[in-house]
Amino acid sequence: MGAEVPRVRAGRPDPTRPSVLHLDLDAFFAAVEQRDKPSLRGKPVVVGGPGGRGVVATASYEARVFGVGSAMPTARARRLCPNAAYLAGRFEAYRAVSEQVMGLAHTLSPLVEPLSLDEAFVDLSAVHDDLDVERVTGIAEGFRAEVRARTGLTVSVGVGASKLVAKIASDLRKPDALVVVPPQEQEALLAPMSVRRIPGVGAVTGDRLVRSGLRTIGDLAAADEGELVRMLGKAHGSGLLAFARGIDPRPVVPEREAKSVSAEETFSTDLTDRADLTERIRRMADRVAVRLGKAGLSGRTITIKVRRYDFSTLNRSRTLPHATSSAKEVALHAGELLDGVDVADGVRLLGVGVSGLSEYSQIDLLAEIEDPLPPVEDVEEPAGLVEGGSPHPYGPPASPGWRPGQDVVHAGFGPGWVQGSGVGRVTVRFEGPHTPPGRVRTFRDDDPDLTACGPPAYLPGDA
DNA sequence: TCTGGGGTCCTAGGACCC
DNA sequence: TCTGGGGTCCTAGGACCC
Repeated sequence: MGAEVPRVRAGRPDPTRPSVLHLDLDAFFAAVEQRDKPSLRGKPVVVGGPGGRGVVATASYEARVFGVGSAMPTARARRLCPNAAYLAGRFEAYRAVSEQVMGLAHTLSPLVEPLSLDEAFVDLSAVHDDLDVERVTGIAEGFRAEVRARTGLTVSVGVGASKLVAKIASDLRKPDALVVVPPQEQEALLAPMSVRRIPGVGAVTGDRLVRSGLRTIGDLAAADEGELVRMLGKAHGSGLLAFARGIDPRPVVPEREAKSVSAEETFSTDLTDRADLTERIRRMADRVAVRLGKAGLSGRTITIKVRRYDFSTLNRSRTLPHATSSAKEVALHAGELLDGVDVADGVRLLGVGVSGLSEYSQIDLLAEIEDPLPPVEDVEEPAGLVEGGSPHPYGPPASPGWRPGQDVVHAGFGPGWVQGSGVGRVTVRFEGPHTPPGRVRTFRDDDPDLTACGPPAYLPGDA
């Protein structure tokens, strides 16, 4: 713990030194669940949308054996692995662990660029100028041990001379692995790999390349630039060629500014009622406005997204002469945009977004003063919008609404988590990160002794 | 098998201006 | 009277990422 202030040198990585580190927490959401729920350790766990239209966010390695993977419809996962625990996800808990890990990354270097809750790049050259494979291996192993000790989770790490190589490397021997790629071995490592390993080459681009006879990164490196640009466009074509040749000058950039804020929802069944859709738009506009407000941002462009019954998706947008973060104003424009869309055949998903962001403007502050009250529409909850006779037309009911995996506490039995619910009952397993696997008990789903709570504390050194 | 929710970046065409 | 090129802004769509 030296007292010297580290010298920060942001910029393009030195292609001759392994100075870029990519960290990737293993099966992150599922791993946090197994950590906090002892009865699930060593068992298949699937985190994702549990409903009929949900998809898998993360599957534990035990579930992957059955063929369950990310982005797969949950319905299919259930067929492949009926005995897995299917959990809705606890983002509050994931966010807390993520912040902890990003904090540990900051002890390596101030140049940390998070990509998501479970991934980040770190530029080590900001604090070390004599990096070689040996030194960087020590640094990375120290970091991995620290993450495990403090959070109980394993993290895979890749190190290379660029973001591209670091990212590919971290994926190579997952889980719980460190892969350091010496710059002079980089070309030989990349050449035989599938083009699909390159971040940015997805299903469509991958197929296009393979159909042109470009199967490996080596094939791509030898390709003609003009041909690639014709096939994939200017930016993508020349960018991929550079990547394939090991050229990636992208710097590690901490603190990137948000470009848009949005909310969207897929309905459990398609909606056709315009008044109903307008009400949903209003609620999503509220959520977006709250998040804009918290971030001190406002934006000029309002966008709606409509996914139809057949999964075709369209966007409609409108740019205002001024920036706004007012829920009312966002809802107004979003509603007018929706008026121009045919919804008769059924809407599967609806979304509202704001882009063209800037720091909170004076106009918004004035608007806030003139109109400080929450939307008046709350007063006139129209009875005519109730669908299917449900008393809760606009979302899950407030009181039962137990979600699988949710943290709860019972007045008599203490802390636990919801294992399942339905037909007026809720099943709770009473255990926590530092207890042995716990017992299950069933309650009425409106039992006043049972309340939702925040994630359990994880105490380092106890695992 | 039937496809979430939150984003980023790129492309292309048309309007408009100089 | 008819032809131009460049730049910027806006809208729409699409690929991709975790």
